[in-house]
Amino acid sequence: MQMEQPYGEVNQLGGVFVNGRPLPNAVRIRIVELAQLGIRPCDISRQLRVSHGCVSKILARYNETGSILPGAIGGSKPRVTTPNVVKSIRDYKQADPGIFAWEIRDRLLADGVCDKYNVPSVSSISRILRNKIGNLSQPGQYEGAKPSAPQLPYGPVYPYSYPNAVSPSTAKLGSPPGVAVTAGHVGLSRAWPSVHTVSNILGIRAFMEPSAITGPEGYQPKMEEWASVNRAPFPSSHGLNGIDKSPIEADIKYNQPSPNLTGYVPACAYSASQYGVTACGGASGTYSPHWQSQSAGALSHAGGGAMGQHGHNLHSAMTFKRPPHVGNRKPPSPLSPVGKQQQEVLSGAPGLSGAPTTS
DNA sequence: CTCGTAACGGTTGAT
DNA sequence: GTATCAACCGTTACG
Repeated sequence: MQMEQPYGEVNQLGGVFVNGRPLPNAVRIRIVELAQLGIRPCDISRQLRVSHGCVSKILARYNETGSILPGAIGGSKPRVTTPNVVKSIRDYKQADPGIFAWEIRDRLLADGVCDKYNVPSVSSISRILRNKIGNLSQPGQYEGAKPSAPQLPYGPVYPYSYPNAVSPSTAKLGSPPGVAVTAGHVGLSRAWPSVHTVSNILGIRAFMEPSAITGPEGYQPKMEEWASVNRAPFPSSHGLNGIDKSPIEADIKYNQPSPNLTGYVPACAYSASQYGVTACGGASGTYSPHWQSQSAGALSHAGGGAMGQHGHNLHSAMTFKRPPHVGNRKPPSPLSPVGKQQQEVLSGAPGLSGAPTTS
């Protein structure tokens, strides 16, 4: 726990990662972006130095849910036996003391108290009957138990209300973009410049974060939270994919045109820088103490600061972590049309490509 | 060579 | 305040 989660480890591809923790949001976004550009997962894996297993997983999830964000880590399950559910069970039991647990279960579904995703198991209902409703006469004192998530439909609907989320969140995560991207419509945008394209977001991020980031106290909302937050919208309300993606896709597409690509390059650059930093960091020591914030930091230099002073620093970082050894990273697929294209894309990112090729 | 997936060791957060 | 537990993480290795 004291895990300052310092440096993280290096995977077989030379990428830096923190075991047990999600990849930086920026990287996740990049994975999706690159995939959208038609770059193959294996190439994305190599370029970003993220295991193909991870790329596969992230893309699969994205295709499935439209979200690029990691799932909520830790904590207990939403807990289906909410006060409301317990109350209903009690009512059913009262109305019909001889009712079976499975019947209660059916009724919960029929009455819309629960849906198939959060309906308690028969055994749970039995337990509730036993433990909490042993004596019907006793009104449940159980009401107010769970303030949050009273009976969330799918779990995703977390009532989270970030108080001052805005600055902190943005600052801390450095990854909110993902949120914005995927769940722009949610409400999160509260502080967010609204949906905006990925690139924009990234760009924005670059600008915003620095300040925000620097400021934040230390605690971070954590990506997972965000995830949950933005996740909410997907499943239920709007069409997942359609809507979710649209923001992103649209953006990407928008960028797709070569020219645009360059435009969105900054994002790449920064993310790259982030990586570079982490990677190179080893040497420099800059590392990424907390990749999240760090990344933000990096990014801040890159984007926000226009890298002024840090420029050089960045450059060094930019080396894109091309490992010393690795002679020539497979000149990007010799031919695969895609390869070429992708290469451009990648290389498009200033900084990024530069280094690699050299080495 | 690619890519999906299980195993693995890890972190997190609610209970 | 500490332990458990169950969720997720990314990497690795296998197929």
